[in-house]
Amino acid sequence: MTTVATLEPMLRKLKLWANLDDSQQLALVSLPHSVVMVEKQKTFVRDGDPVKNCWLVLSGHCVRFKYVGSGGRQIVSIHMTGDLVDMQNAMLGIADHGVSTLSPCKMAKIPIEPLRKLSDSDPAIKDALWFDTLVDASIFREWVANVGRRDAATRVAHLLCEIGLKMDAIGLDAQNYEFPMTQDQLADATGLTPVHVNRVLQSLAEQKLIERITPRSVVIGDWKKLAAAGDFRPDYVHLDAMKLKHRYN
Amino acid sequence: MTTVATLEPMLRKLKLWANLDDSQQLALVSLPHSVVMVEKQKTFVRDGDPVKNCWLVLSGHCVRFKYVGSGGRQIVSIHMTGDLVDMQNAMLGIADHGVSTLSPCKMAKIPIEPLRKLSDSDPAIKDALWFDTLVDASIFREWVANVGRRDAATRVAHLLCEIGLKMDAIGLDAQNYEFPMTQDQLADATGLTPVHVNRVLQSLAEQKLIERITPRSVVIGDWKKLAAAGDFRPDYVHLDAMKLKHRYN
DNA sequence: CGTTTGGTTGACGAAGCTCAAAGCCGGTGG
DNA sequence: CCACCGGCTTTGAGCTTCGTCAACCAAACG
Repeated sequence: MTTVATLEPMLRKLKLWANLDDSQQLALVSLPHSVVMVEKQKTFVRDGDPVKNCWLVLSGHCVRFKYVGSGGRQIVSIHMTGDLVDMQNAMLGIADHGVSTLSPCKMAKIPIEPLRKLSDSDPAIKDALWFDTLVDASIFREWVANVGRRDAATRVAHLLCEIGLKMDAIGLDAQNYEFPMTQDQLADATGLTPVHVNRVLQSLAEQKLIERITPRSVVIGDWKKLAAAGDFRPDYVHLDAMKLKHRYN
Repeated sequence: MTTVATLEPMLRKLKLWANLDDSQQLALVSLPHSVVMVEKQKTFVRDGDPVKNCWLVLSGHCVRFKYVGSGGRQIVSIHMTGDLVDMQNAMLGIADHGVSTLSPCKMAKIPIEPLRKLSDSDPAIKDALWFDTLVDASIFREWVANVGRRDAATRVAHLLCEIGLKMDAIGLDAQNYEFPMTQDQLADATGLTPVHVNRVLQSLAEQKLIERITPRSVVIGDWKKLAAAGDFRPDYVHLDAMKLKHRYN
């Protein structure tokens, strides 16, 4: 292969979860695909759409969400470099939720059929993909608990921790990051209103758990304290990022 | 086989989702297992436990749940006959949530290793199991939206619809059922307090959406109205129970 | 029968929502 | 280079939904 392995970011998590040898890794990154730039705040998969592709985030941040009857929007997960979004939709054949970008995103669009064939032909690859969806499910469970049983401040702190952990896992600076979400979006992810999110962020800053140089930047002052305030225990993310654990425990 | 196929209830959903021929079905119901009676309100899998078994509900109702730091409990899913609970825990190797019975349950305890081997040896079986976990994930997403973005009455109505649909799918009378949950448990599933659940149930009864002959029995007066009140669209359960759809659409 | 478990009620309080206005900042076009 | 515009954030006042606390009740159970 002379081409750069565009799909390489996909391997990071899959390798964590299954033993993939070189040829298996090569098969994965050699999947047919096209690269698409998607502008910020753009919905590119809609609830009800038939699904023919699986999307891999190459850069930027995107979210999955559902609308409820009253018009409210609930973000159900947040994704960044290396995440396969929409494999769930893809395997089920029809989208039961939407996918939007937060920031401008570079996405790889992988047709589902070759992916399916590859996973059918190689049990280890199928295991890796299955595992990926299992971890997604684990994160959903935590989110149900987060929006169902934690108060506003804890909820927001928990989300900040999860985002920080994921950013760290892909090598971004988790201590001092330009925050990818507006307060509107934070509200949709936590089941709160934007106004209340605003007040919660101020309160977290007053407690020195985060610093806010600009409205959108988040500097995590003290990981342990923020994790404690957010009732955050990182196990459910199943990253086994040992180097991170000391921050929380 | 002279023995009764104890594990048969497992096949109902798996057959919906993958083409399993007779030999594959036989292989599944022939998995080694033991049958265990579990008394009501008993936690038999705990967060943090190493997982060596996968549990199949043969009769009764059980739930998966998580505790949060403040002591609150959040139920994240409800299960009944034919549901494989804990396969997610099992595949990930360590429980990230607990499992409890609501009513007295007859459970089949299936050691994970033979199940893993079977699914490794037969791609169609692995697909069926994968699909089962994908549908679980779809239901989790809906729950995130439910507790995050719906008001108390809508939330409770939505849950009643989901339970009714699932009961119907296994051949129980969904119109008139002895309700499997206490108001405490309903509260833990909807992210509300038991007191408020009580008032919501009364209000639903006043609106003639449900009838309450005894505190625990629920008669659904008008499916379409309850589904409308609960913002319930059954697609996310992925049962393809066509015969049920007319009730909601 | 007492005891337990779950359901019901009322009074009160608080977390979070609504609505509306104003401020801030970066981008754009004159 | 400046004025304007749109998207996002911030603030305040008032209000609603839901939670808390505490008592009482009813059926089930041993």
